[in-house]
Amino acid sequence: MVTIYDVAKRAGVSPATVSRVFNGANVSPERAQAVRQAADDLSFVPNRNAMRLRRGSSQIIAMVIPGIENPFFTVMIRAVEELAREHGYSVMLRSTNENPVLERESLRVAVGEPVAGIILAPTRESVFDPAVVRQVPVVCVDRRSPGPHVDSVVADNVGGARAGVQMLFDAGYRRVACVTGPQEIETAVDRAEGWRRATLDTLGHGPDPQILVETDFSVTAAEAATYALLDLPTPPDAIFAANNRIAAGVIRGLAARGLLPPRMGVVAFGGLPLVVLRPRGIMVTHLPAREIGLTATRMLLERIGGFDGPPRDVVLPVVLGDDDSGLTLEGF
Amino acid sequence: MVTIYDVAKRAGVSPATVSRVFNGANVSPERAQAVRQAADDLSFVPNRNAMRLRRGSSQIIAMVIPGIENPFFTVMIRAVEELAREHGYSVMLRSTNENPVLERESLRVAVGEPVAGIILAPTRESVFDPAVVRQVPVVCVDRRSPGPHVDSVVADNVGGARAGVQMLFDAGYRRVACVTGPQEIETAVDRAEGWRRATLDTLGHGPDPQILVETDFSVTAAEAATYALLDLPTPPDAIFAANNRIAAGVIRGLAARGLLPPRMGVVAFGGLPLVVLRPRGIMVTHLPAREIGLTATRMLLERIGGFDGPPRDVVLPVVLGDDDSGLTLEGF
DNA sequence: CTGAAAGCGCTAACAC
DNA sequence: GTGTTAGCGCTTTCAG
Repeated sequence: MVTIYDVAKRAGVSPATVSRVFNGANVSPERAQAVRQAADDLSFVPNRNAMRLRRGSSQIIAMVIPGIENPFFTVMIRAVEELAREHGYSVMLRSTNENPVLERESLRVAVGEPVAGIILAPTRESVFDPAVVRQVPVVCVDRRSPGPHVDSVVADNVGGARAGVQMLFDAGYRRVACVTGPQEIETAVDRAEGWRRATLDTLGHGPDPQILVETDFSVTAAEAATYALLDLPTPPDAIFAANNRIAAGVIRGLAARGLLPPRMGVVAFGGLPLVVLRPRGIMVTHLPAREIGLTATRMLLERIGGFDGPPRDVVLPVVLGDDDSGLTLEGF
Repeated sequence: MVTIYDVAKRAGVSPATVSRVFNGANVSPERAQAVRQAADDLSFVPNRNAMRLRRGSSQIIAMVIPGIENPFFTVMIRAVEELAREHGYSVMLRSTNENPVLERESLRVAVGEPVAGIILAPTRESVFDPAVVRQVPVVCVDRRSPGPHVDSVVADNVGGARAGVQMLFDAGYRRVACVTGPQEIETAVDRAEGWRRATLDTLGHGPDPQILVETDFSVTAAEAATYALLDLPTPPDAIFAANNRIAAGVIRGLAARGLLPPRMGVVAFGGLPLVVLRPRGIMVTHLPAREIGLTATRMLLERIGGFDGPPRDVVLPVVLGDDDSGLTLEGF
């Protein structure tokens, strides 16, 4: 490993001078040149661990999220990465797989890094230990913190779902089913709540409990749920799919039965995953993934910068549409 | 920041003992307990920078790849992450966007980290500077290194493409077009070469140059290319799509013209991206993304472990199929 | 403008 | 088993 001492020796200067050259401090041109030359000759690259240890700050933001497979997070990661980079920060990713144990471990690792801040999509039971909250600023995304009260940035799940379901009613459908996720996940509950309200608004009474199905947010479970709904004595005439995986499953199920829109209405909450052949007529509400990432990063940078106000809850609007507008193709 | 000194003081032991407790060395049970208690009280988390600086090793593997949006890389990342974790390594991701400048920067950052090793999907012009190769083991994935000769793990692009195109001929199609990527990208060229060979094998003469189209590996360009092919005086009766994005574009184009399989044959090289409604009859060759990741990680770990043999080139077979077999739904 | 020197928090000899 | 001590490579006072 080449160190500043090696470079200093070769350039005939002191280590401090080498450090200064690499940190933009004032050094006479000739010496600076000599240092650069020596550094190149030796292929010197500054050791960031030593730098960070000495400086006590890491310029790293940890992102702890369920997984990178979900395009929603993929887009969010990109946004965070770009904005963070502009401010001189790198992003370190850790997947939790929705597993609180992995989450806990990842948070500890992040604190020990030590990272400058953490962006976290908390799992349902996430009780992040004091070591985390006490030492590093945290901003929650997508879901609010079930534990300590910290900054959070979430989509307007209730409002977005309500508006999405309303689109179906407005299009003339009368019996709108809801396929959502597990009850322990905030977003799943909120979206179902939006569905309930839209139904109440339009029909004057709450929805038939039979046409609410909770799944595990997986494609296959949603497909099965769709068949179950269609096999009901009084099947629905439209389905509200509470996230992108569910939408995929629902559409598969409907396609298998030859009941694609407009025969059945479909609203996909959060946009469809990359779709090669999207059947026409599927309505979509777009989750502001990028905005969530940008906002969270901004808030985190404020905290890192010393802002010390009370926790803030930001709720970002969901955009309605009947078309992907290339959104899900983003970056692909 | 809580340090081992704070913990040591509170537990009434020396810093070394604290360190030992956290590193599994032999410490008497009572003392160990006292240390743990003190650490908990203070929310102590070991500072990894100090640890790494002292130990001189980072237990981090850098993955420098075009982007995480492509499911091919997503799957690969997962594989690398899992195997690396088993061996006590973390993975640090950097996207290059196929941009050599970003790549160069990412590699320098990685070297300066310093990471234990690098897994790199090199961009076409990647000339990684001496600072990298000289100091850290590198394994290239997906594409061979255009610069220094290092270990590489790639898919059998020529062979896979050839076999894929052969499936089309075997199914009775006679005029198989090829939509591939830019000429500067090794995989694009190799896959076109496979197409050429299969054509030669079957027809006894090389393919009509008119039905070879180079795109920029984007969905929209591929869709446009498809229209252009269909508008030819003698349009093709089948299309070989050289990667997943291209396949998406081709299928979109064919769907718009009502020419989906079996009216037109289609082979998608590398599997389709998550498809909600995949038209039946599309043939697929599966890129061994997971295998590439695992193999590369294994090879890298060997190098990290001190293996010093000459660079190895591993070529992994491509699997044929007419069905996604859930592969593209992996983890989603 | 430049050099000497003191650590950042941790681990690993080395003594006891 | 345990404490003492000397750095890992870097930045940053503090003198000069």
